[in-house]
Amino acid sequence: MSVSPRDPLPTLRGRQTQAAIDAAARAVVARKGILATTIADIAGEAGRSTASFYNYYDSKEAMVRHWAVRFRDEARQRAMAAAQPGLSDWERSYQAAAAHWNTYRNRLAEIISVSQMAMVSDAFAGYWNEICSVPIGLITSLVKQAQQQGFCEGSDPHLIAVALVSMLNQFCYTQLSGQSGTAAIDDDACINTLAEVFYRTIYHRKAPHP
Amino acid sequence: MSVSPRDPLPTLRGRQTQAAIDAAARAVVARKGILATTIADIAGEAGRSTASFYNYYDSKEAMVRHWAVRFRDEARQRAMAAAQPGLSDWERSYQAAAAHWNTYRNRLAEIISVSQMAMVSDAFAGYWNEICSVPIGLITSLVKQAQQQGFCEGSDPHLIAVALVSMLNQFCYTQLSGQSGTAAIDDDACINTLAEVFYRTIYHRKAPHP
Amino acid sequence: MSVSPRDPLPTLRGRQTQAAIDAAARAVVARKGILATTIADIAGEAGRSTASFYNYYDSKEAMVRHWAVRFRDEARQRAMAAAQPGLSDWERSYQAAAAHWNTYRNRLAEIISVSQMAMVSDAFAGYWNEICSVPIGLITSLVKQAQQQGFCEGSDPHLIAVALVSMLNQFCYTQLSGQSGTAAIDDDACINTLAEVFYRTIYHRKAPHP
Amino acid sequence: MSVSPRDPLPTLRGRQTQAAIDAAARAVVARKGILATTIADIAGEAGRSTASFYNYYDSKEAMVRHWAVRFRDEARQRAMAAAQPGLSDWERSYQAAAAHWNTYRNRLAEIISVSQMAMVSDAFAGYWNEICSVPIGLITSLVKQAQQQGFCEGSDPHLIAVALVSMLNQFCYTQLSGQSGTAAIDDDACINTLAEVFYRTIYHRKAPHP
DNA sequence: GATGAATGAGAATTCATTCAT
DNA sequence: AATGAATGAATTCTCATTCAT
Repeated sequence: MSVSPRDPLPTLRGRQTQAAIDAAARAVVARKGILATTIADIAGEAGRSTASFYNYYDSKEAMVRHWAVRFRDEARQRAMAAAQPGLSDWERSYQAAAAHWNTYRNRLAEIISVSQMAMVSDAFAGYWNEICSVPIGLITSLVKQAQQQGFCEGSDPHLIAVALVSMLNQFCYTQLSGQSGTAAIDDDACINTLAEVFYRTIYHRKAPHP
Repeated sequence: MSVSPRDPLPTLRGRQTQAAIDAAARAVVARKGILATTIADIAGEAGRSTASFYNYYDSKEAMVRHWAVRFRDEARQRAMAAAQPGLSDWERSYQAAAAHWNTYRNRLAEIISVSQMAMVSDAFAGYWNEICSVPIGLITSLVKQAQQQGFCEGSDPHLIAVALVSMLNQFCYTQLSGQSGTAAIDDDACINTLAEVFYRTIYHRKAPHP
Repeated sequence: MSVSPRDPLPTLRGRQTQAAIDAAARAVVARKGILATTIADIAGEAGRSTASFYNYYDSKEAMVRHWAVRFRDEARQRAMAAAQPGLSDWERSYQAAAAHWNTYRNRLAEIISVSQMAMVSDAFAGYWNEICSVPIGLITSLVKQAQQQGFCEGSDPHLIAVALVSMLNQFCYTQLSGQSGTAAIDDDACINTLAEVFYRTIYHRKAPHP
Repeated sequence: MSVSPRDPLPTLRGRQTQAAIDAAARAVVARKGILATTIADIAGEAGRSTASFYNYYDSKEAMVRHWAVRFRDEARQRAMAAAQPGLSDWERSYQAAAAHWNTYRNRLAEIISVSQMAMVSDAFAGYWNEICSVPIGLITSLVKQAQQQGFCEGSDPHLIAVALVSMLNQFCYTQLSGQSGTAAIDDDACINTLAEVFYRTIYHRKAPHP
C-alpha cells in the first residue's frame, strides 16, 4: 500500500492544489469532525471543485487512512527517540506532557479523524489502537521503572498508563479544538497542569490510603 | 418544554415500543456513535418500522436533545447530593471515581451522543458544556479546599479539574464502549486506578518539583 | 352510488362526530386548499383521532366526491327553480349575482375542493365541468334572450357566459377565502359590483365599437 | 438575492439542462398544478435524474419563488409601458384583454404556481397580491378616468377592477389550461369576449338601473 | 364507535463519485 | 490538471390507511 495519496505529483500546480486541499481538510475537520465533513466542505474551503479532490485522494476515507498511517509512523519514530537520559522525574513528566500537547497542536485533524473513524470502521479502530499504544507503552514502562524505585506502589501500570493517556488525549482535544469557550489558550499553563497530574500520579511515594 | 418525548404514553403497547426504541437507540449509538447511526438502524434494532420511530420522537436530534436535557438535570441533582461529610480524602476520591464510572456505565449512549453532537451543533455544545461543568465545578472547589490544607500547592484549580474530568470521561468511554479490545472489564480495578490519579493529584504534599 | 358517506348513521354520537368532522374539514380546506390538507389536519381540527375519520369516509377523495355530488345536485335543483318571471333586467342580474355569492358563502370548501381536485383527477374535472355548466347554461340562454331583444349584439353567448361565470367564481373565491387581506367584507357592495358587470355586459345596447 | 437560479451558467450543457428542466417544470405544472407536481415528475419529464434538479434549484419552492419574482417584475415593467395614448375606449379595452391573454399564454405555469402556493404560504400570498395589484391598480385608475367622463356612474372603482381582473385571470386559466374540454381555442374570440365585458362594464353610460 | 399505534409507499434532499471536456 | 455537470444510493420524514383493543 502506498503511503502518499498519489505518489509522485509531478507538477508545481499539482503540489499546490494538493497542499490547499490538505490544509482545507484539516481546517474543516478540526471544526466539525470527520463524520460531518463532506467532500464539498473540503473543496469549498480549498477554493477547488469537488472533482479536484479526487485527483489527490480516492475518497475521504482514503485521505484519513493516509493521515492515520503517517501519524502512526511519526508517533513510533518519536517514541524511539523519546528515552532521554539524565532527566529528573519532573523534567521527564514535563517533556511527556509537552510532547503530547504539541503533537495535538500540529495534528489535531488527524487525531480527531482517526479517533472518530474508529467508531465506524474496524480498520480505523486498529490504527487508533496502534497510535494510542505508543504512549501507553511508554508510560507503562515508565511506571514500572518508577515502581522499582519505590514509587506508585500497588498500582496497575497499564491501567495507570491508559488513564494518563486518556487525560492527555481528551484534555488536549478539549482545549485545542474550539470546544471549550476559551478564546485564548495558555499553552504553558496547560502543559504544566498535565505534567503535574502525570508527575504526581507516577512519582507518588507513601502508601496511598493508610 | 415537555421533558418526555410524548409525556406519559397512554397505553401499555406504546410504552413498550417506546422502551424498545430507546433501548435500541442506546445500543446502536454506543456501538457506532450518533453521527453514523441512522433512524433505520434504530428501528431495525428495535424490530419496528422507521415510521414508528416518528411516533415517539420528532427526529434523531430531538431524541438526543431529550437525552441531553434529562442527563444534564440528573447530573445536577447528583451534584447537589454529592457533598458527603466525614469521608477521608481517599474515600472522597474513590467516591468521585466510582460515581463517574457508574454514570458512564448507565448513560454511555447519552454521553457519546451529546459529546458528538456538540461538534456539529452549537445547541448541543451548550448542553455538553453544562454537563461537564458540573463535575468540573465540584472538583475545582475540592482542589481549593485541599489547597487550604496545604495540598496541591501552586496548581491552577480549574485546569486541574478540567484535566481530571478529561481523564474520567475519556477513560470511562474507552473502557466501556467496545473501543479497547478488552472483552472483560474489571470495574474495581478501573475505578481504583481513576481514584489513584484523582487522589494523588489533589492530595499531593510537598513542592511539586524541587 | 350512495350519496351519503356511510348511509344510515344510527347513533347520536355518530351523527355528532360526523358533523364535527365535516365542519372541521370545511374549515381547514377553506384555509389551505384540499391538496395541502391532511387527514390529520381535519381530525385535529375536529378534536378527533385520524382513525375516526375513516368511520365516516373511505378517504379524503371520497369525502370530496360526496361533496361534489351533493353540490352538483343542489346546483341543478336551484337552476330548475331559477327562472323567476316578472323581474326587471337589473333585478335578474342582481339575483344571479346574489345567488352565486351566497352559494360561495355557504359552500366555499366544496367549491375549492372540487376545483382543485379537477387539476389532479379526471373524475373531478368531470364534476367541476358539470357544476360550472349549470350557471353557464343559464347565462347562455339569458344572453340569447337578450339578443332577441336587441341587446348584446355580435357577442358569442357561450363565451360571454364563460367569462361571467369565471368572474363570479374567482371574485367570490378571492373575497371569501382569506386571500385578499380585507378583514371586513361588504357583502352588498360585492354583490352589487358583480351585478353591475353582469347587467352591463348582457343588457348592452348599441354597437360596441362603431 | 440573485434573480436567476445560478446566474449565468458557465457551460452550454448546463444551460441546456437548465432550460430542459424549466420547460419540463412548466409543462408538468400547467398540467397538474404545482402542489401535485413532484421533483420526480419534473426530472422525469426533462429526462434527467431528480438529483440533477438540485443542480439548478434548491427546491421546488425556490423554483417557484424565482418564477414569482421574475414574473412580478415583468408585470410591473409592462405596466409602466402600458399607458398608450390616443387609443379609443374600445381599443384600450381590447389591448388590456389581449395583454392579459397573451401573458397567460406565455406564463401559465408561473401563474398557476404562484396562485396555488399562495394558499399554502404567506410569502407566496404576498407575491400573488403584488402580481394582481398591478392590473387592479391600472384598471382602477381607468375606471376613475372613465367616471370623470360620465361613464360607470355609481360604481366602486376598486371593486370593479377586482371583478374584472378576477374574470381575466379565471377565464384565461380555464381556457388555456386543458381544463375546459375544448381542444381548439379561438384566441381572437376569447380576447374579443373579454374585451367586450371590459368595455361595457367601464364605458357604460346612463344610470345603471332606472 | 373511538383511538393509539404501526406501517408501506412515497417525497424531498444530500452526497460521494464518475465523466466529458 | 481542473471542473461543471450528472446521478445512484442512501437518508430523513410524511401521510394515508389499517388494525387491535
